[in-house]
Formats: sequence, C-alpha cells, structure tokens
Amino acid sequence: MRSLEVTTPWQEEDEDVEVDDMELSKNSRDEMSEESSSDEATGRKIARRRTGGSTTSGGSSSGSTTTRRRKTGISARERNLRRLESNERERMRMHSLNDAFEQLREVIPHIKMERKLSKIETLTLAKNYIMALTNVICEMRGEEKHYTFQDVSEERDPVDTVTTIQEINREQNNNSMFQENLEIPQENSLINSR
DNA sequence: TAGGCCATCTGGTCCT
DNA sequence: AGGACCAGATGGCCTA
Repeated sequence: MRSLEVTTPWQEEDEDVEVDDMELSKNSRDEMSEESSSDEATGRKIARRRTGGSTTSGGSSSGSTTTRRRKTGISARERNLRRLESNERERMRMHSLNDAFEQLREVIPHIKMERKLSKIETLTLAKNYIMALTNVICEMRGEEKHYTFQDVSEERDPVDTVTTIQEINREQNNNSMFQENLEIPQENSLINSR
C-alpha cells in the first residue's frame, strides 16, 4: 500500500516553532489538490479528490481560529507524515466499510436495477429482510410475529419493494418480470432449509 | 441546475 | 501514545 508523498512548503519547517494549525490545514488542502494516483495493490483510485477537509471540524473545538502551540518535540515534517499515514488508514477503513456494504448488497434480495443500491437503501432493505425473516421464524415456531409491515403502495421505492418473505414468494409466483429480476442468494434460503 | 450520493480530508474523542 | 472511530466540510459525478 502506497502512501501519499506530497511536499509542502511547511514541511520544510523543521524547528519546533509556534504554528497556526488552521493555516497548516489550509496549506495541506491546497497542496494536496494537485494530483491523483491509484492504489497498486487494489487498483482503487487514491485521493479521487483531495480538496476536501474542513477548517471547522464538527462537534469539537477544532474549528477555533486561535493559534495553538504545537506539541513539543514533533516537527512539521513529522506531523505531516503522521497526517498522511492517518489519511491512508482512514481511506483503508472506508474501503473496508464499502466492501462490507458490497457484500451486504450481494446477500439481500432486491430488484435488479441499473444502478447499484445506495448505502441507505442497502441498510433499509437489510433491516426489512431481517424483520421479515424474524417473522418467518416466529411463524414456524407458532409464535406471534415480531414485526408488522405497512401495506405497500402502488408506487414503490426500490427499498420497499421486498418487505416480507411472503411478498417475495407472492411476487415470484405472480410476476414474471419480478421473477426475472429478483436476486435471492442461495446462502440465504433459510426458508427452504428448514 | 439542483439535489443525491459518494470519496476524501481533517481534527476531536475514544479505546487499547 | 497511537490507532480506530466519528462527524463535519468539501467538491466531483450523475441524474432528473
């Protein structure tokens, strides 16, 4: 995994002097918006955009415009290095999160669409699926259903398209179009395996 | 062109 | 102390 190597003017400043962190952030952003590269290992695009970041980080006092004294013993070069390493770790973290989303998309039944499910759609659909499966289990045990689903309207959102297992079955039986497009992963055929 | 979705950067906070 | 996690900010891409 390759880390970004960007030389910035403030990197040259090695003495432990007082610096303005906000100015540091600004310089960093400006400097880093120059190039983009790709991850050799994963082929992922690295730093598709590098002009992000904020001068007013949320929920904290980081947005203060006051000049703060840098921690002693850490040079600007060292701080830059740590920031770049931190960025790299954060990128990797987000990539693994996205991988998890992708795996989730693959195991929940949904209508095939031109575009892939968004993250919020994926989570909502997964939640509905879990609720539906829970109801199926309850039904098999002769227990009362845990969850109730609202009636689906005529115009349905992709997320609401499959709300219950019964609905999946009904749709599969009645709608050839649906039959053609609905993807129900084998691993998840809990209903048939019991 | 506005709005939705997304990737990335960033700094604060939490955790080990 | 350092890494993980989190949320705000920003800008790119795409679609209606």
